Amino acid sequence: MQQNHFLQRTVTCGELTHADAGKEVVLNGWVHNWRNHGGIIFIDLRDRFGITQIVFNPAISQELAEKAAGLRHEFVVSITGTVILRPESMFNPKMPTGQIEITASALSILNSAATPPLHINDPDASESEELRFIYRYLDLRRPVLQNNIIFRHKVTAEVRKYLWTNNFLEIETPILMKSTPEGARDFLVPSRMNKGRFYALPQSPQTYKQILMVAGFDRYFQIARCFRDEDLRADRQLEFTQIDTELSFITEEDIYRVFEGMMVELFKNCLGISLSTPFPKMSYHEAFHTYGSDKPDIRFGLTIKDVTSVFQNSEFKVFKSTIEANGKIGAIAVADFASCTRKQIDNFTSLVAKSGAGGLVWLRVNDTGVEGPIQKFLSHEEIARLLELTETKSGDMIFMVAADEKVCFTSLGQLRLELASVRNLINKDEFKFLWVTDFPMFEFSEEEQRYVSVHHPFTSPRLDELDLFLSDEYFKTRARAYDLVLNGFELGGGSIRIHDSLVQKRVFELLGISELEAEEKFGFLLKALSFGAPPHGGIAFGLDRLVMVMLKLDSIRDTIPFPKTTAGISLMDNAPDRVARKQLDELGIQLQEKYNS
RNA sequence: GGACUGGUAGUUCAGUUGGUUAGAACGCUGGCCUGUCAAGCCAGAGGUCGCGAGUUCGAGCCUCGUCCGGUCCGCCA
Repeated sequence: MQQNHFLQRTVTCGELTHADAGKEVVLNGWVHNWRNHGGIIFIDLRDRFGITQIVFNPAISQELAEKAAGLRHEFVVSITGTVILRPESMFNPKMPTGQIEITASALSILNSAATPPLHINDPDASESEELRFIYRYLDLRRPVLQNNIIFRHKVTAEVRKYLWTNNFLEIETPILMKSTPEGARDFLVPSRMNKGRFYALPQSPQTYKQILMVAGFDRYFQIARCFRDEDLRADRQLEFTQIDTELSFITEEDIYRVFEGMMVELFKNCLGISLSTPFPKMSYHEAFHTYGSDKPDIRFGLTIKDVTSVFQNSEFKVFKSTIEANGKIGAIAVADFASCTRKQIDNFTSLVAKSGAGGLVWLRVNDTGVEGPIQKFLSHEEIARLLELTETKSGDMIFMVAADEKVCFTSLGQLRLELASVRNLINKDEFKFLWVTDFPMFEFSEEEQRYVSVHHPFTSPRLDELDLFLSDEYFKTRARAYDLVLNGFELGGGSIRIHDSLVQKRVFELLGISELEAEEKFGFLLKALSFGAPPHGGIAFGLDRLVMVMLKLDSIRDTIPFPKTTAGISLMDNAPDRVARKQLDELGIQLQEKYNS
């Protein structure tokens, strides 16, 4: 039976130092580890604040030592004792509290614990994520994971502090909202009172925050939960948290300044790192053609060179047919990598194949020119120009992909990341921010056979391209959109919005959304924009991902207390789950036969 | 929807060419041990080899299916 009354702690397990020697204290916590020497017994007592060593000495109390001998991992105890300065030879330099220990005078066991299925006290333990999810409450006891969650709290607190002091109002928006076309698949919530109708969970509070600007709140932010019913990844969960913002009477420059300032504060106060501003900017076009990505990692070089022009009259069939089909040939040069093995090349080849490339051409640079399987198809002039464009020297390695433009650069972009990791070119202690700007407004969707928004349909076209926007070549228009990229991760993105209902209508029209549908789905926004909407824009940052990058973690699951598996399942509580027939009846919902078992 | 990868003791893993009783470490239980901090020493318990078929005299190992974890592609305005 549990005890109703216990001695409450006077101090935590992380705060005692040599200055506290001699004090009488009470500590509450978990048995992190125990060491029984037959006589003397040591207990490492843990709470969120740290670990303190407790000593039970039979010379002081035989009875107490016998009781302590029964303590096991993860028992919950209350311990009374005296803070003792350890002799210097017994200091533990690995522990912040390693100069002191507690000589116990009383012990009360508040709760026992079953043998834990995880090695909570082993920082190097590597239980499967499956097991860690099932016993998430135990996993979360680990100092490492606990620090991630505490760090996330700090980031959130610093974000609030910064935005509050910069005139932002923290405002909540609905979780139950209207389903809108465009973008990710919505999570739907059936309405009992309005059978046959559904709410959607927000993919982002986009329309609400714009309407808050129309309403005159000027600057808004929200630590907002967002939901997207799409497949998961190491850096994507079904629900995630955005630092969502919107500002009135601003331009891109204000966004850059305000949020560079936010990052400076976050990195200073959470990591003790000072960032220098302004962050560099790069157009989407440059990012794509030199890094093969819209979120380039600029901590290292290995840039992609467009070498199509070199092979304009090539005898090599693959290059010739690619150029005839209006494709591109891109190259990456790797310094001093002529030692590259056949096996590595095979790996690189299958890597670019994943992005759709038909093959990977490679050439070793030597004193007389190049060597490789396709060298015999290349003229002296082509080789000379290639070496010049790629700025290579003897001992270097050149990789090339010939394909349509998108495949060519994206596959080389993937290869670039792999090469950086193989060649160990990434300084993991570096944080390199980058604004990517000048995204196109539209891109053609093969699947839907129409143009779709690159960012979202509320993004303003560039003012200097309004003529283009209104012309037949509207699809070439660039958007007033921007992404903040850090070390190859998209931390956030946003845009200056359309605040003119006529421009907004034109976008819907170009996206193939009929006037009727636009009215039905977005009529409320169009109407709002017609009542004197201020120029406005905003940006949203992925909090989970930000924390992940700041802590150099491999997955956002380690920044989230209760994440879901790649199948979208919460293993601890088994959500989603079947529901009672009665619940479905109340909603007017019937399952398809095959899902009834 | 697809590709790859993993699933063996409570946990992390090993398990040869298909062959006797499936091993190790940590944890757990018991014993010894008065200064450890990954304590040490001795002993013991602990297995539906994810699940289901199949091949075979014989399957942890081979084949097929299936479930689960993970990585990636598609998807993610």
